[in-house]
Amino acid sequence: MQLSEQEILRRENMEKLRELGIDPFPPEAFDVTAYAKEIQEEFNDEGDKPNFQDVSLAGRLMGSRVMGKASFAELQDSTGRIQVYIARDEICPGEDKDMYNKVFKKLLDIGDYIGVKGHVFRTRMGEITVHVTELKVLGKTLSPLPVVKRDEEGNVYDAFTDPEQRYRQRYLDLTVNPHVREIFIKRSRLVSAMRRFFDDRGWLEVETPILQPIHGGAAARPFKTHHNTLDMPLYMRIANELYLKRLIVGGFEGVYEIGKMFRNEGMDRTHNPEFTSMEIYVAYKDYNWMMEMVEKLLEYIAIEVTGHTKVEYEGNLINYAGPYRRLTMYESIEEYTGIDISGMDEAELRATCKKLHVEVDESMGRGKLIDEIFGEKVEANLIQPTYITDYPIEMTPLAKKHRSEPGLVERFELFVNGKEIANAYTELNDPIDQRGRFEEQLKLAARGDEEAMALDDAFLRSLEYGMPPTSGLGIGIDRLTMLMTNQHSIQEVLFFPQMRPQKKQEEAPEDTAE
RNA sequence: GAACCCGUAGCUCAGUUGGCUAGAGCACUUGACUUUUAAUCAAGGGGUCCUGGGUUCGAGCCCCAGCGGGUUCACCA
Repeated sequence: MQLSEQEILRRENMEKLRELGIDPFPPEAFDVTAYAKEIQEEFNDEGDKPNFQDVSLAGRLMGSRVMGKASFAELQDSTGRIQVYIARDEICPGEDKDMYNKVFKKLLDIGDYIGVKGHVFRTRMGEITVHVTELKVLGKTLSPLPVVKRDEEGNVYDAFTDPEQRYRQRYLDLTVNPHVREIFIKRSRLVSAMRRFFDDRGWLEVETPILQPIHGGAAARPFKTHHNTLDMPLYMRIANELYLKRLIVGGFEGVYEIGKMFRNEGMDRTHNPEFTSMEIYVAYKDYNWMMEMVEKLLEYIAIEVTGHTKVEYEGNLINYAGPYRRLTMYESIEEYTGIDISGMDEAELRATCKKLHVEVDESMGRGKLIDEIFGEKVEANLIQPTYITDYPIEMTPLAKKHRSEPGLVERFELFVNGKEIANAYTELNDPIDQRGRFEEQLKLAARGDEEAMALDDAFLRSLEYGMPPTSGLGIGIDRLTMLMTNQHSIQEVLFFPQMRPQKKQEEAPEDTAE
């Protein structure tokens, strides 16, 4: 590998540290007693007894301003940055001035881990600063970090913004871009808030198979793999619904799973091949109950993550406090197109699609046609949280028939900012009806619908042993995180979004010297 | 999968109709400076202009192909 000038220099600095008897990668622990953010927020220099008079901090050296025998430097720990003041005669009280003249001034580079001990004070310029009396090298960096500078007005210079580099070397992104770090902290808070909400209600977090013999529970193209010992194909799960329902059959009253799903489809601003979903099933409930539960859940999450029930997204202030507006699928289409499609058969729907300039093809059944109209004409208008309820039966083979409306099922989807973020049913627990629905899906598949669902005999068998009336819900965690953090790309809420493999370094052709 | 845009120093970017030895700031090196803060001042090093072809007296710039990235669309959550 060809080393850059700066990489060579850093390796030389590492060796020079060793020559001075300093281990550039010391094994022993360093005792941390204070953090940058804590000091910035809590330091009080008024009165006779300022606090933080004996502190020990560790982190990366992120910049230094050397002024001869005294210097200021930036220390960045897991909580933020703080200035440190290093005077030669303070860290080198004796005759030996190597620690300042050589180690600090020459051999330390931006990014190196150091530990400092000292006391906190405020400089003439008013900056809260750690006055260092002891300096210790905790770890050398051999590659130069991107250097991002900010001035007093907060203007950023030389920002590290190239998406490819940021995603491929996320550790650098996290090191130099504090706002990126914030997004992932919020993501973690979101997931833990959700977990807490469910746990507090006594529902059980479970894990179900990722490798499945039949990819059921949703309509999507799967990743296929192979198990050697069993010599059989296995699929990475596209959904976990059919397994979670088996646990409800087994007697758990509420089960939920937060985990990765895998879909072998396109990648773009809102799709990654693997993504995180939360699915929950609660016995003896229906979709009306579930709508109220989701309102409480999202309001709770919004407060836990952002501190408010109203959260800005793409210039819209989204209000997560319930109750949310509810529209049936038919009502929503009538509202945004002026056309009542509730009584239409397939041929009339097809004509309506044409009139509305909605593109359709021959494989589409009645449900799919309605879904196309909805997707084209309604979806983008649903900015504030809105429930769309009561979907055509053809689109939803796992939901129970509507209690009063023939041809519909008890299903809702929640839309925020024109995007679906949750999907829920009163679950179908009649095994005979369920088998019939699967058979309808097989017919759609035969007609050319690639998204039609596969029939799962093991799941049907479990229903025959009796599943209590149940409501189920799925929420896309990545998309919810995007909403709660005002991010517009799924890649910004995934630590390591899927990328093309990096171009390999080509082998140098074997030149024959002349 | 399709269209459009982009690729110049470690980072962020200039680079004129195609014309001298390819530039700036930061980073880096050397020196000065004991309360600075995008520290400052002085001097200096650093480039396969993504790769491979082509046009031309001459290509960072024009043409073709490839690689990588971004954006939009389609599919999906």
